[in-house]
Amino acid sequence: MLVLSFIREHQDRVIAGLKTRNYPDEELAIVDRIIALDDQRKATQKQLDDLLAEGKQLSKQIGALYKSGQRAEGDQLKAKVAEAKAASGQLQEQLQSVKAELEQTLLALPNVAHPSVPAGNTDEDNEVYQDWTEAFPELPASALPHWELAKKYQIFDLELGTKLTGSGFPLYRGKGAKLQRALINFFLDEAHAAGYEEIIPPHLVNADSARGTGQLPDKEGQMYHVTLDELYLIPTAEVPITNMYRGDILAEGDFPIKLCGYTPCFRREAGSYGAHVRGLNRVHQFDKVEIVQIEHPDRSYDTLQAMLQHVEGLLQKLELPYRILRLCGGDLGHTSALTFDFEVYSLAQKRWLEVSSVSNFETYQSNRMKLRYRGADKKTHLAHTLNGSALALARIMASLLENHQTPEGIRIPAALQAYTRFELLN
RNA sequence: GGAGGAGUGGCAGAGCUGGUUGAAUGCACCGGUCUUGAAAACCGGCGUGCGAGAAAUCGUACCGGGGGUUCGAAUCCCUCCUCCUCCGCCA
Repeated sequence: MLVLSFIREHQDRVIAGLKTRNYPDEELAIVDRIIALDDQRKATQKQLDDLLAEGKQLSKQIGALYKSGQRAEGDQLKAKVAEAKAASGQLQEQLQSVKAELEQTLLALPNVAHPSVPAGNTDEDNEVYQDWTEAFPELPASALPHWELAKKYQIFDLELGTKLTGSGFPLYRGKGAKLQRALINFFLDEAHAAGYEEIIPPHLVNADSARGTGQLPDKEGQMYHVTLDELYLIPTAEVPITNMYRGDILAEGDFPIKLCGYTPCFRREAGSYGAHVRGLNRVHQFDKVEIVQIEHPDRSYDTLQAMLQHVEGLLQKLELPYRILRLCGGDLGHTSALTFDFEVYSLAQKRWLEVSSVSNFETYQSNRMKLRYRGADKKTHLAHTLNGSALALARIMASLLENHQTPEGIRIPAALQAYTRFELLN
């Protein structure tokens, strides 16, 4: 959610940001509508406050009159208060409905795209920011996609997952389960070495948390919803971890707050079927280590760079060829100002797989969750929030299997061997 | 799951037989006096949001959340949430 005063002062930037996101001209009026609603809100608030002040004064007078035994005079004043009360009740309703509409409109307004965000509509328009292809493997013509390798080496079983739960819930077994666990520990240790505190958060969150990071209302249908208890299964550790600071006022010295956490992630992924989602390419439950930072606004873009480097280091140690994309306006998430996606090339599938998304949300999330800090000026300001996958397991597993396959089995990269305790998965 | 108790400012803790209490007091914190410096002592300040104002400041809302009673509620009523104690169940 954008800050109202920012929208008022920088309408041009807000509109430019919408254009980067390919908003049609007729929808740009949303900015004017928001300002009009806010004007209305302010005027109503003023009227209401004045009326309440009047009623409050009268009530005090009545109290004083009663105390001094002038009951009759006090009772006379009651009629006047009743009038003011009726009027204020109406205003209160007005105010509430204006606020509700304003809130709803404001939620519909996406974050202002960073100036570096390229124009474009689809993922085809994303800009290749950087790539690392040293690790491109030479694969024999007989190279198999990961779902075939999984069968060959008993790494994971999708049919069993379907039997137990439904499609898209993989079951890992044997060395596959060990590899999964090794990757999680490797990622956590790397994050720890980079100064991130490890968190094990709850895997279900309440609606306030889901709203804080922007899953509600924007992505309501994408989360699993436990209606009996009004809870949501987390789609990413970003949700509980960032919300740890919801409503807090930090000191400037608290920055940077660096947190990481492993959790399973649950996503309904409604409506996505077909060849491109085979195997582990898109599943309803996958494991991920997430890194989250809460930063001073002056430093958040440096921090974003540092997070990119961290993720790069992981992929290099796993010896996987990757590229970094700067998402274009059309592909940029609603809440993000700037996002870099990491994709790993899978030779066996002959396609890039998204394995990480690193974003700066600036104040968009912190405004929703009222995450502030006290500046040198003693006033409160919104902090910046950032997060990134470091890394998402299912697709890393897929590309690891495919890119490191040999006739003898799957070669485990050196950095990972200390965790798997085996060099070859066969 | 059952019975009882409780949720007040950064913390501790009054108020809870309704009336100028945004809220005593202590601690913490910030500024000042004193001091070579520090401590102590003393003086002053010290919540958040919204609105009005150039500003000083003023208005308004907030004492777990929501609703109600009343001219007026931190104080009374309803409801939900959370915590504590006891009982039950249990990895």
